[in-house]
Amino acid sequence: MKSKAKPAAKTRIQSENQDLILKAALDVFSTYGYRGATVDQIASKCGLSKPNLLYYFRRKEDIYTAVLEHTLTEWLTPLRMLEVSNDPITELTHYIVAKLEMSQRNPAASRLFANEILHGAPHIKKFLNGPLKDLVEAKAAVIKDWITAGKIKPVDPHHFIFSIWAVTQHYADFAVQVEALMGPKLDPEKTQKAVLGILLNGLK
Amino acid sequence: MKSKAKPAAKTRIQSENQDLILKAALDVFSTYGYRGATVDQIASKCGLSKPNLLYYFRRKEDIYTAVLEHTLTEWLTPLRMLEVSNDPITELTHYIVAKLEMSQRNPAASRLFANEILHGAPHIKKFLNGPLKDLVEAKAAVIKDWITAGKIKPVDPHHFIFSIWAVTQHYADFAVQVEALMGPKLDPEKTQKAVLGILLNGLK
DNA sequence: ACGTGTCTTGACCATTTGATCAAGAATGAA
DNA sequence: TTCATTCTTGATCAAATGGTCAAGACACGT
Repeated sequence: MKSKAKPAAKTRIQSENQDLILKAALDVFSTYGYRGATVDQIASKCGLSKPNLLYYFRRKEDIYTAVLEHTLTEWLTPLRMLEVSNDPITELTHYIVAKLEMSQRNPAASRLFANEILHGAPHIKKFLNGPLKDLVEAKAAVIKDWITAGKIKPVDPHHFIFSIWAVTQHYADFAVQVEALMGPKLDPEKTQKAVLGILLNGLK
Repeated sequence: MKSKAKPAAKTRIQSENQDLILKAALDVFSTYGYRGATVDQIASKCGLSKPNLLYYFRRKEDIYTAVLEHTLTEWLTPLRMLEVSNDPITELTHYIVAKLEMSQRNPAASRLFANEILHGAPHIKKFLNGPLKDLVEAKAAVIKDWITAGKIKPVDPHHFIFSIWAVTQHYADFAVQVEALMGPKLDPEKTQKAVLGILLNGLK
């Protein structure tokens, strides 16, 4: 008998399959929502049988929270990179571009969060009130510093951050609508330039 | 036998109950999404039995599309009011304020649409490609006129409209997040002032 | 009060779906 | 190879849920 007590070390097969599952689950949950997604869908999407999937995650909700947490870190990365600097516009431009590119590269993640928050954020309330709030406060302080230093025109830092989120995520969350109204032509570079102008021109 | 052939005139009880149902359904669908909502929930929320509710709307989907269409008109009203005028900033201010107030007064409607579009807009594709597209084109033309007349600085009209939608609806769709980060204090007037500044200062 | 058509509901059905389990197959360290 | 552990799955269950139906309650014009 192995004396593996606590850590429950991962087998090769374990990590491979959990990875498969999380990828498929992100797809399915982001498309159909938590209630709309079925374990069968996820299972067949990653080529596992349903009981096998439930061998790795005992409950549907476990899969969901795993996907959610797995994506949270990545989600915050761009905001973390916002630092005090001599050129706020450059700094904010980087942030907005990063956010926008993330929305375009991984819209499923954006929709997963949108859906979660839209329905009251039952699984990530703690995240919102804890880590996210701390991070936002820190970054709001950075923006406030820029304002008091006279480097940008006055804005409410919190509402400005919300606006950046709203606009950038809009292109992932409402992609269907954007495509319906702009046609599939939608040039990412044009979008980027337009969004940067709209959000930043008021600060100059 | 009454010779009522086509119009299927509405009884008093009919219109009363349909109204009850639509109100309750908006609440339930916007909170839990289409798949997450149950007919039982809607029925008990408006004090009707499930079979009775299904007497007025034979399928769950019928209730959903009814609520959706019932809200579409109201949803477009603010955008329709955007007219050419000598003072674009005033005009846009009115629009943004109207949008923002609608988000605050009827967040359920906003969330209903957000959820529908988030999941691919299966029920309102025609609306997006038809009436909405026409309206957006018309209003984009208005904004373009302002620009060529030199009354506001250049912006991509479509992306600007998207940004207005994104930011204003954010306060309804992501209310949980906003509250978590700002506390329940959130002053609507401050929000309004901040949003107006962020969206319009760049045009002046 | 009468009677027709409208409204309401308890009981019931079929399907979907999350979850379980026992038994068998594959894996990998010795 | 051996064999304990890990992995896989067909069969199955219980609960939730959309929807039906026949029978009865009610509304309302006459």
